[in-house]
Amino acid sequence: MRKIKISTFNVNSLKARLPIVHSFLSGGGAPDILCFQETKCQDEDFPLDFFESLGYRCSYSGMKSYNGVAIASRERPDRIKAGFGDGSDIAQDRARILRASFGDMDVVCTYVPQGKSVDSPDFAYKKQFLARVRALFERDYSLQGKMLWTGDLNVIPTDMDVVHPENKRDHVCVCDGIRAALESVTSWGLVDVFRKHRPQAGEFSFWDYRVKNAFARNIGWRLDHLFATPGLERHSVDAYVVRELRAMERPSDHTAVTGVFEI
DNA sequence: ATGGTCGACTCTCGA
Repeated sequence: MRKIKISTFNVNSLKARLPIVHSFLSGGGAPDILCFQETKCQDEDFPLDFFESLGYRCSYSGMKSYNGVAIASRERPDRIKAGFGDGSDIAQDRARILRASFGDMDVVCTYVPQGKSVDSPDFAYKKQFLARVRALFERDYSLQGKMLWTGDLNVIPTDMDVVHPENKRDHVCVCDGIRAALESVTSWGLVDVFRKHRPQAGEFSFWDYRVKNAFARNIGWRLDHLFATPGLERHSVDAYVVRELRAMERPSDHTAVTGVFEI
């Protein structure tokens, strides 16, 4: 039996957040696997040496200015794939989904499109993206196996997951349509392992820069998730929000969320 | 409590 920590962190520019990532990966709570979203970093500029000096491997798939995903890990992954590989990948898909295999465990890191507004083409892309995630799971994974779907999913699963949901019924991360789209993925049989361990209200992973003192007042959103297959969920022993990263200098608007597994 | 900031990049867009 060994303890494995897996974290997800929307960094909102990896380069701007190197001091925070350094602190996270060199500290006591350092994860074994760290999934990044919004690296905003082209592959040719990726700071691979930074991770290697901290004892981590890193795989990445980015683009200029927007999006970008990466997976840092103490162990070398057996396989890495960017995009869905479903025959309809466009450039930004490859900067939004990155999958890694470590032995019999699989990690799927996604930066789900935000969607802009419910009447935007971006929102249609968001719903289609989630439908493709479901199809991918059915195609490449099994509920008996150990698979973690993590990342910035840009969906508030329930009214507990945001402050004043009643004011946000038309929001692209809150509306019934997007909750149904998330549910159509998780209904495959996935378990929210964060909620399994943290059932209480007030647990968030994002605080808007534009809301005055949002973090101090805990006016937040739970957008960053850990969904596990039953085959992995039975090994999950803890999950928590890493609030320290949001309290540092020049923080991302998100912070990391960590799941702990005994395998 | 998405007007109000932040980051990337040419100054405006995306979140």
